[in-house]
Amino acid sequence: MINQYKQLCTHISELVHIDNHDEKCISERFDAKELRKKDILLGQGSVSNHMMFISKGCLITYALDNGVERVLQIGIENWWVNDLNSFFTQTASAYSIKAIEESIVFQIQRDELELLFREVPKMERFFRLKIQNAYTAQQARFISNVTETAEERYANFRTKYGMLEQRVPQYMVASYLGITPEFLSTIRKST
Amino acid sequence: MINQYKQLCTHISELVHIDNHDEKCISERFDAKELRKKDILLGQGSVSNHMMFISKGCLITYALDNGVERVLQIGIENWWVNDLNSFFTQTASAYSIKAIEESIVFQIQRDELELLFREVPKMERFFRLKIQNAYTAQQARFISNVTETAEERYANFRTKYGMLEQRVPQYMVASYLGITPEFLSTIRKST
DNA sequence: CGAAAATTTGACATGACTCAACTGGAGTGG
DNA sequence: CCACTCCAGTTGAGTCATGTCAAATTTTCG
Repeated sequence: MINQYKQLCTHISELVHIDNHDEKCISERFDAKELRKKDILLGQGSVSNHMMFISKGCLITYALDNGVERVLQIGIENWWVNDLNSFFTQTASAYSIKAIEESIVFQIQRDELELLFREVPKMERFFRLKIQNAYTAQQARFISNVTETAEERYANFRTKYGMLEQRVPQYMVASYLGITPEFLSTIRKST
Repeated sequence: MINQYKQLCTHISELVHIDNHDEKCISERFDAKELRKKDILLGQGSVSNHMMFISKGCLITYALDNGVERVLQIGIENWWVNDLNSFFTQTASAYSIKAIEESIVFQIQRDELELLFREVPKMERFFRLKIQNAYTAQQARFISNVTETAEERYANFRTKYGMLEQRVPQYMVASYLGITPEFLSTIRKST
């Protein structure tokens, strides 16, 4: 039987070296889950019990604020998604995560992850690096939101994530950029 | 001789359990540095070589954007400061870090930190947790910047970091909140 | 005390939002 | 396969939050 988690192992090996034994340990502890469009992977208010890796498809992380979706992250293949705070402190999630395409995610449960950390200590490092990168990216995004105008941010988004524009409805991109869909529309026209 | 790094060890022990031997390893690898007001600990464009812990005083992390300081973080006793991206990838720092009071920081060099990770693997976990918390805090701050008005953000800042207002000039608080000093001034008046 | 830095004030400008109406697909069911 | 609905996107008018600039005032500190 072939290992459907090869993709995950390849992804991990981009940051830390892992051998066959490690790959086996990793593959054993994850399981796959299929999602249809609009399926909710994690609901705001519930507790996150899994670390989730997108094998295929597209998911968004958002907070509901007075009925308005505030998109925090747009994730595609080879991205991790989660509310880390909820996951690690076992508190109510501040965000929801939902599929906007048919998707497949690989997920690992909390205690399984702890076991994996013992078996393959490099995984601890792997996640530190991942989180670190996410953190610095988030910092950069924060600064750019203060520093740049919406038009500039949209231009940057296109150069960086242009391929996403076909997959994600425009109003979600607007929300991701922190502006209203109407305003994104006028920006697009004027360009 | 007493151990001046006791404060640091106590801080670490809030997240991971460490024994006497661990404390000794930690204390040996850090060293202390005194800073006067306005001293630059890390300059934008240079490479960060240390992980830095504030033992005493107050430092700000900021990016220079067209001559304007954009304050990303305000740190006091028991906070860590750094440009993580610069530190871990050995690239030019996007931020500067400077003391705005007489301060003392405990710092550890990159390779010393790697050695410490080997000696005391829990430190890897400690930093993962730290970075994780910083990341989720940054996410929350991002959302609040999009969701809330400047007045609300200022009110939140006061309840959360009220004690900082005596130590930090108002224009830095304004920058931290992502607004102009003039506007913060009018907010303060109207409240 | 005096100079430089921080804060306040006010007039004016503008980026971005709100609301409401309109357009144009993409299903869906009869 | 048409009619209908629904949702995404567009457009425009009016408004508001926040920025800009410049001057006046207060505070800090050598």
